[in-house]
Amino acid sequence: MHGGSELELRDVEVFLALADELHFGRTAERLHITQARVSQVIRKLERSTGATLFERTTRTVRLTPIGRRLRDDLAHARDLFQDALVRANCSARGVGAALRVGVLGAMGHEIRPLIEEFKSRHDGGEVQLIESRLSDPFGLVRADEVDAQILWLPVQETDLIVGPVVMTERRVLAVPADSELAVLDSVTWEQLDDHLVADLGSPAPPYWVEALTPRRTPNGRLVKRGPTARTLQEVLALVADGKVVSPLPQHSTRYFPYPGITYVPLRDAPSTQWALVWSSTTDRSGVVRAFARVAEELGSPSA
Amino acid sequence: MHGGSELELRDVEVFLALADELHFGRTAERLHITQARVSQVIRKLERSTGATLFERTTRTVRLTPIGRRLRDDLAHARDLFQDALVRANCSARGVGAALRVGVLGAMGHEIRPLIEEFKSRHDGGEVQLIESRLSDPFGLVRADEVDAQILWLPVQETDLIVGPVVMTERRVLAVPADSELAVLDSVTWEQLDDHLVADLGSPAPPYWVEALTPRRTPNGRLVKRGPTARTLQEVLALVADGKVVSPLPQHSTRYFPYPGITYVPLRDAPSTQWALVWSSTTDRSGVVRAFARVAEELGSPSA
DNA sequence: TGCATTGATAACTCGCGCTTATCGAGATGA
DNA sequence: TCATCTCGATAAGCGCGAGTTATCAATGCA
Repeated sequence: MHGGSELELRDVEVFLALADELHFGRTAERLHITQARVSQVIRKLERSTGATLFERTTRTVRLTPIGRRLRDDLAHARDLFQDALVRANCSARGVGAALRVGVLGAMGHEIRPLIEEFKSRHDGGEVQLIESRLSDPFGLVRADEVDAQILWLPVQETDLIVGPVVMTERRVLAVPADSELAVLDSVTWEQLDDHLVADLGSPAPPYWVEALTPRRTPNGRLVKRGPTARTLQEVLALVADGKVVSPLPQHSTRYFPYPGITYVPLRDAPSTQWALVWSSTTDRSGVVRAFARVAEELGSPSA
Repeated sequence: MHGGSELELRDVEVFLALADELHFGRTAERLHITQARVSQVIRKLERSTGATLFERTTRTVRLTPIGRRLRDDLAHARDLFQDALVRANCSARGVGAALRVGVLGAMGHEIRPLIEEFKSRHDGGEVQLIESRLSDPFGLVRADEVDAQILWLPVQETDLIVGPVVMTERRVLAVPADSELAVLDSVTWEQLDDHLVADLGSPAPPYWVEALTPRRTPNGRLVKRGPTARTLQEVLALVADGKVVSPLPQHSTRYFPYPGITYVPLRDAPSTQWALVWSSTTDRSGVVRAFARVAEELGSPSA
């Protein structure tokens, strides 16, 4: 017998996240709360069910059979819950209420399976793709001109929520067709020596730009930045014009077979992860999360 | 775009209650919150879905089609949600974890259909009936010796939650077999004149005792109280002994065919409603609410 | 036209959700 | 076996949002 603190959805989210991560610290990080809070919520849940849901030592966290069952049950209930809200939202906004998703370049084509799946699951759900500028990757979400945005990671903005990864792919280097690099089977960062890469201009934050085009080569040599390009088309124009070379996600090769451009695999570049990102203050978090959930279930195809 | 106040289960309960009552004031009363709060929660929900869920004037509240659909969806999700917790609770506590329900007299037999339905819906759910004293109707719940208690209404205790009505029935008057009242087809309160009724003793609160045995007749004459009886058996013994007469719920006639007692229908008594009641600070509100939900769906048979 | 009822809204307050700070238990390695 | 690191539990305190009180405007009814 004690104060009747009711269980809330927020608590369930914590439980489900922990059941997924099996790690208090990472769970906390993922939900943008503290590890202490995760601990408290789980304790509360175990109190109210009367069951031990996780076997935990300081080194391992494991679901008990009851915990596993509860995870399945609650995940299902939670899904229905969100679906109900999404349905209301869709019927309310009608046809003109497409989910507005910001994309860079051709990503809109790449995530077509995701969009199709979302539309088939949520009757009446529409998705509108809006291209955003490389130079201002967070502008559209922040201005509420899109409900969500697909961006390469990392994204470290306190006002943005980073959702599931929707695609993972290797990188290529776009080089002028007449460059000496164009004839190679593959290149390394080191070979960017003496070549300029396009600058994306503000307000794109440096850490984000450098995730695609590092400031230094593995050996520590500075990569020189050249003229500014605000969109992918501008980047491609500069490359075709022989002004710069530019690391790009691999899928670009399929969509932009520019005459003057050759794409060469970047051998030593880690693969690029594209994630769905949205504002923590969005009005339509229900629909956005539903979209995110579909993405999560589909997994992230490696293109 | 605004502060991302997430939707919580508490809010859904308010919505579902309002969808049921279609009246802000009554909804507030039922949930033990203020009418203002109901208004705020509904506004929040309508904001976050973007839909008008209720058509309302100051005189009428009506569900919109979207609201109706949302009610069905959310009610279903909410049920799954609670079921998940109940299941965890049942597996955790195992066989020795019966839901302990306090009853007065033979109510335990009367609600057998309810108990069967509960057991069939919640695998492993057991119900243990515990008889409580008429003289201390709230004692067992407060001492956490039962998880819930079945009592006649009204129950006005700030620390207790009044759940669904499980039965509605007429009243009879138990009279000694040799009383002049025993030969009548029915009696009225007025005819209690010159007869004593049993006193239930403390700590039973007067308002609750008087719901069964009013202090005054409709014409305003005082009903005299006689010797104290703490349990139903004691009441019956006093009646059989010719000491008192006693208004009782009708089902008593089926279970206590005492040789010395005759039951006469009470013509002008309003029917008695039996409701499930539990402590607002119970540890097992999940299971209790699940039981309450089954009761709600079965409705209250008029015996 | 007053009177009663009902839902909406503004302003305030206090409990609880969440934080920061710290601890003890294991694991790892020299 | 001692120093160090990681990880989860816990205590104490803070701040915001859930819920309150007070009041208003609209509507129905005599």
